[in-house]
Amino acid sequence: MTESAQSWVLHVDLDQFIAAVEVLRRPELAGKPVIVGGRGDPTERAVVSTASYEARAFGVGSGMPLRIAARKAPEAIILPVDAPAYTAASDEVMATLRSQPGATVQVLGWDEAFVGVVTDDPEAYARAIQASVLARTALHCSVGIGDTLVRAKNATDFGKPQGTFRLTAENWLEVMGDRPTAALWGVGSKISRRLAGHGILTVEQLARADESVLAAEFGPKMGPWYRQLGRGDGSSVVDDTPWVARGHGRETTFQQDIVDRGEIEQAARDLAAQVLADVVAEGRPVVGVGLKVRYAPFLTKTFVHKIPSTFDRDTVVSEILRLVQRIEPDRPLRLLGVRAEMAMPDEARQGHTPTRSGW
DNA sequence: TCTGGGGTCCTAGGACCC
DNA sequence: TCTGGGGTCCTAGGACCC
Repeated sequence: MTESAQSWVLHVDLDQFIAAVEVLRRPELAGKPVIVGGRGDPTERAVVSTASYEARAFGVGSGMPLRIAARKAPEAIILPVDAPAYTAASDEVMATLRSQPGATVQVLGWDEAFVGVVTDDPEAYARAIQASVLARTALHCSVGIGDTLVRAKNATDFGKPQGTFRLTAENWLEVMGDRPTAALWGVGSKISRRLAGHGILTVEQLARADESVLAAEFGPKMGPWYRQLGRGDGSSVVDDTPWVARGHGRETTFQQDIVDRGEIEQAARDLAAQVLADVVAEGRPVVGVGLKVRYAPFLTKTFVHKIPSTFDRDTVVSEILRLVQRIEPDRPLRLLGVRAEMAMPDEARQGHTPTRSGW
């Protein structure tokens, strides 16, 4: 029973990527609960980036405050985040994917990518990817196989760890239909709650929902898009156009909330310097600045404004300091973020850059 | 239990113009 | 004096992802 060659989308996802990279360079950690987050100090304000499977058995997961994670898994080894190490490992994985015969590769993050390919046996192709990645990087990955990007992405969960799973129009509802809407890529806790307000709890209910109801609730673009997600429909095109960043931002959470004006200004200047370093490295002019503040305990405000295109650092810094003036005095500040928007190159403006709405 | 840091995209509403 | 309709740009905020 052979299938004819057709176009497939594969979603490659490294298993416990960050923890796996750490274990590779410290083999004595293999088989132990490992948690990576912040500066590796569980007394600081920080969250878990990745936990090894052994740590997950204690109920530790990504996004959890490090302090809580340490309490749940007292035996766990807690390590600081080492971004350059993960970037280097990621680059090798992506190069391996690009070297697969006939592969088009769209990178989604440090540890995942879409691979587009024409083949009559996508499972065999997926296993070849897994073998190549393992041989070259000693890292394990899972592969979702689909006839659309959304189906491939959702399939990966069923293949974890180290396996493959195929999700197509044929078995989508059978496999996903009874799952909660929040299982979908792009539906989080807030949207799933609003959907529940319309009696839509499962993927199948979303797939069959009234589009006008969704449009009224979420707008003309997002409403129909959510229903399409429920059906697993959408684009099948893996786009390998190089990513062009819209901007760069830096933010810090203060270990103690601060009030002092001078301290706040200094923090803004420090963040601005880092952002400018990123921008200068790209050689693109700044066309807007933004400030994000979080007052204790958790109220977030953002201020943005456009500026005339400029390469001048002093101009950018003074525009950022103007936004700093809008921070309420005497209110404890927990987080400060600075962002610079860059001019987009012409070809990106033409719509070649992959966007979420393009799915 | 107490919530990081890096991003992207969408929507609402106001200002402004014709 | 009171007022339509369409369009664009900008800002603030919300939501999502890894």
